[in-house]
Amino acid sequence: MKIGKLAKLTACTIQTIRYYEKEGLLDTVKRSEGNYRLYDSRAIKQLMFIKHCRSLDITLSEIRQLIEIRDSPETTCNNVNALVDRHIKQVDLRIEELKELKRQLKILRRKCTTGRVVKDCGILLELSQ
Amino acid sequence: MKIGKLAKLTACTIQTIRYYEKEGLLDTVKRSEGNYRLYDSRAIKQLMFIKHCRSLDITLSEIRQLIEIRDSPETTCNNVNALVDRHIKQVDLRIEELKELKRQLKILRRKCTTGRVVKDCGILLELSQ
DNA sequence: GTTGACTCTATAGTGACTATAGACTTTAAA
DNA sequence: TTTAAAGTCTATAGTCACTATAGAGTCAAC
Ligand SMILES: [Zn+2]
Ligand SMILES: [Zn+2]
Ligand SMILES: [Zn+2]
Ligand SMILES: [Zn+2]
Repeated sequence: MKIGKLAKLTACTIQTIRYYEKEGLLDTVKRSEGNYRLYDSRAIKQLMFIKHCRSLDITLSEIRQLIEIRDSPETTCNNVNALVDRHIKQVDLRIEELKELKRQLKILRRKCTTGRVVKDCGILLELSQ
Repeated sequence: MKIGKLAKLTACTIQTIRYYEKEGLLDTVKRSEGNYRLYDSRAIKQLMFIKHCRSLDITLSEIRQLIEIRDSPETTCNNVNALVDRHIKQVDLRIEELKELKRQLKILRRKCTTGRVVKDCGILLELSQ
């Protein structure tokens, strides 16, 4: 299978696949005579793993760690749990930050009522302080 | 006042100040004989305006728009309101996305209990599907 | 044999900074 | 007065996870 088919099967772009290879997340595969990458089902699995992680906003660096962990099948998976826990905490923190941000923006929004003129605008006034 | 003092007064880094100038958000100021930038209170105001906007996650491009609007003091400020409204909507959307992400991560987390071994780890198993 | 679809590498761009390198200027102490 | 330290200058590269080109090569069908 060439890169175009892999891209369609996994709903990744071709550039992204090549990027993951360059970043060491996908194994390098053998090439055809014309230097085309040739993939098999193993590549599909690897790529879907990455996609699944990315859909959960797990960074490429974290994915690299997960791959490394996965390749030591006899060790405990405590560090997997730790990674996911850390990730959940970060998401939670970001949600709280954004909630506060929204609160601030709503306060700002209330400073102006429609139809005013720029020089009297409460929003611009507030932002200038 | 030289750039170092402005940086301290506004709690910006020197690089960021120069970056904002390069991006056209801060006026270019006159220089000393030794080519040092010389600022006055006007620069403090401009910089605090930018900082205030940035603390609300308003992009540099949006700040440029706000500056442009502010410089036409007799027009209506409807577009200021529109910009803030748009911004609030985006933040809201992002919060919802992150909440869903957190939900997914928690489901994932439950797939594993501590003390297991990598090859039986429910999290890695789930991510591989 | 030529068109068109596909793939290759290498490079630059995104946003909002941050971090250097290497040179110059100014201020303070010895 | 010399010299060391601190401050500033420009230019350039790095961050993250892609995305988008340019220009060249490969392959299949007509
Ligand atoms: Zn994470
Ligand atoms: Zn207004
Ligand atoms: Zn916005
Ligand atoms: Zn586990």
